[in-house]
Amino acid sequence: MDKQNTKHNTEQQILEAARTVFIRKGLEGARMQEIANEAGINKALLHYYFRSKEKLFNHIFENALSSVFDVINESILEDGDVFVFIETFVDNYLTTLQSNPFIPNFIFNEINSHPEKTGQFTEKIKLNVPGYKHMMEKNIAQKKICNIAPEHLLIDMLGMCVFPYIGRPLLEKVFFDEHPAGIENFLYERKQHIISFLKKSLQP
Amino acid sequence: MDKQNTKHNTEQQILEAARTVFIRKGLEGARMQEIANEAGINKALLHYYFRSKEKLFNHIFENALSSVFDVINESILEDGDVFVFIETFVDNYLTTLQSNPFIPNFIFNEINSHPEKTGQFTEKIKLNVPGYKHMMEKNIAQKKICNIAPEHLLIDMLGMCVFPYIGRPLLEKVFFDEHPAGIENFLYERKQHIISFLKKSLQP
DNA sequence: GTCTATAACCGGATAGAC
DNA sequence: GTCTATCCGGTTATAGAC
Repeated sequence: MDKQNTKHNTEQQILEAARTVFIRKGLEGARMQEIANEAGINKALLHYYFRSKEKLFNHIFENALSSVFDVINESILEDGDVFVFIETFVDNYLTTLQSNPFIPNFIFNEINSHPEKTGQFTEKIKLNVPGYKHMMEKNIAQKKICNIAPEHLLIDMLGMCVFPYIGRPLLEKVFFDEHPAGIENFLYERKQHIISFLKKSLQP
Repeated sequence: MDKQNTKHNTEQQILEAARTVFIRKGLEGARMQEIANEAGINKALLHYYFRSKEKLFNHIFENALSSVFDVINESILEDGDVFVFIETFVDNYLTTLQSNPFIPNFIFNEINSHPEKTGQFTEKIKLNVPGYKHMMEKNIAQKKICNIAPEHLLIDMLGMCVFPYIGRPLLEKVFFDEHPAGIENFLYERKQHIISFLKKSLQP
């Protein structure tokens, strides 16, 4: 039991360390040494727990991928109001992004620079499309919102949420170079902005 | 003159090859060998023309960075109509993205995974902020559009344009898995969608 | 399970012939 | 200018002691 606890702890420490390093540097940019340092252990132990760099990476990546879809899926209510969906999603997702600002870039970079590996992760790419479309169709039929392709709305929403985080260094330089604190306020405002922006453009 | 032509040609070939490889794989993911193959030459020649991998990379990166801001800046008309700005920008930028779909991810990944190098490129990060803000303020004062922070609108617009490209593999898998051709149509529709979506949300 | 030491490999960079 | 051959450093991965 001592052994199991130790094992469990070390494994967990490795995963956390790997997470921070991989998410920040990507598969190619990350160094096993850096992960070992971050976890307070040595390189050899990384290989003892996870055979290779790539295997370790896959754990982190799969997990990051699932978590995104979880946030979306949890916000979908098949028979619910679109506005409730938008509010809960934007609220939850932007909160997640505040504490994990680099995950989107991590995911996008990996899927774009190693497209051949996408097939390996298909089972983690699970959006409740029927539920989402059903909700949209119902709201449109009820004239709660205007007629819009569900795909477009989701992409709009995701794009508006994610962009300030993946483009943050540019955003800072362009708009907040002499008020470095300004960006915090901008990001804070964003939640309300996105919600009211979407509401307005969805008017019937 | 023969020599100069040759030189110019080879240099150009290298830059083109480097562009395709770096944009797709990033600084760390790219291999000098792959660039050489792509250019139809050998590794040594790459170093002859550009001392190092990093120097070669910087050429490509600076160029990609400038080109984005050029498209935005060229669309800004200090005394013009916001809707004209939106239409010309979205039209031009989405057209650019069609032929260069990986540039956004390339830029975002680099600025996020090598933040320390951002200072090196500050002079390429040049948005005509005064002109843009002036245009916005004027349009708001004239009640052409509702009161909105200029920063938010720009981010909204960029996010909506860029997201389908950086997230394309996921988008394909989620929505167009059994209609692979569907995504082309979706991307085509997007131009009009974004424009009308923005117009509606900007109503006074 | 955890460590140190080292093997094996890969990739950027250089030397030197042509 | 362009090539082939090679060096050299860094990084993943393994061997083997504890």
